[in-house]
Amino acid sequence: MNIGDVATRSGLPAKTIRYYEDIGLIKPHRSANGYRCFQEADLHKLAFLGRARALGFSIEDCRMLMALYEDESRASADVKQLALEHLSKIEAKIADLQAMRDTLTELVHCCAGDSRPDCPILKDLSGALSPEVEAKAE
Amino acid sequence: MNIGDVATRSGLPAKTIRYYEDIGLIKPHRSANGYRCFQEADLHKLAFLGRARALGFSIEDCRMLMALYEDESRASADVKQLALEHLSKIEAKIADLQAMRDTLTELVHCCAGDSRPDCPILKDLSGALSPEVEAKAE
DNA sequence: CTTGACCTTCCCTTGACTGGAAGGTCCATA
DNA sequence: TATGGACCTTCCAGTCAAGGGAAGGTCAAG
Repeated sequence: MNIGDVATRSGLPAKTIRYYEDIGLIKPHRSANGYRCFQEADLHKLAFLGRARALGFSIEDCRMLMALYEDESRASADVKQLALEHLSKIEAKIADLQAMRDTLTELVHCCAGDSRPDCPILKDLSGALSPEVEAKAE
Repeated sequence: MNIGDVATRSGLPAKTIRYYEDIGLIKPHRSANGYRCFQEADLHKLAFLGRARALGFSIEDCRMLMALYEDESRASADVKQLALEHLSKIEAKIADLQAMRDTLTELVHCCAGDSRPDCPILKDLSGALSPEVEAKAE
């Protein structure tokens, strides 16, 4: 298979596949004309990577997950630990975003959104303590 | 004030403050020795930027928010629209992260995490349909 | 007079790609 | 056989919002 075929079948852009080769995640063979030449196993790896990335794992996590996947004497505990660490990062991000969302929602709620310049959003950003937002924060 | 003082007082690293000057968000004066020389107004701007960034606004959003803040004939509707667009991006991110979290939580739950190689997390990444995760997805 | 804390600019690195230029290859059609 | 278009290749630059560190200038205390 050429890169276009694996791109279609894996759902990953050709650019991304080349990048993954660049950083050593996959090692496709080359045809006589210099084109990359992918086996089914390469496609399988790419699909694996695509799913891991879609779950938010970093490239380095993916590298370790692939290594574990290919290590038949692995301990599932190692995989689970990777996943748990990743999970806690995700939960921290969610909490951060939710805090932003809550503050923003409240500020937006307080803003008239009309043609007048007076704006509690800007007032808050400029350092003024907004009574409504403060109250909600308690 | 020198950059160290505003860094301390604004809570932003000196590197970040120089960067903000670089991209035109602030324009501190210079002393005879070439040192940046910050007024209270610069400090106020930096604090504004710090708070806007903490709410997740992009640098370009911050630039617009600052412009609106300094425009006494602004319409609060413009500020509100910026905030609402940002809010919807945040909500989309939260939803993405929650979906990842839910899948990961389920996978982690299914994994024994012991010394054996068998692992539902890797099984899922490799493309197998996991009955438990599939069931939860319904 | 020296030490150490501060300041300056400059360039490189991050993560995970994406875009684009310049050029080679392959295949079908005229 | 020519040619056009769809592929493929490598390489370089850019994204976002800084952070790291080198090389060198400045300032104040002891």
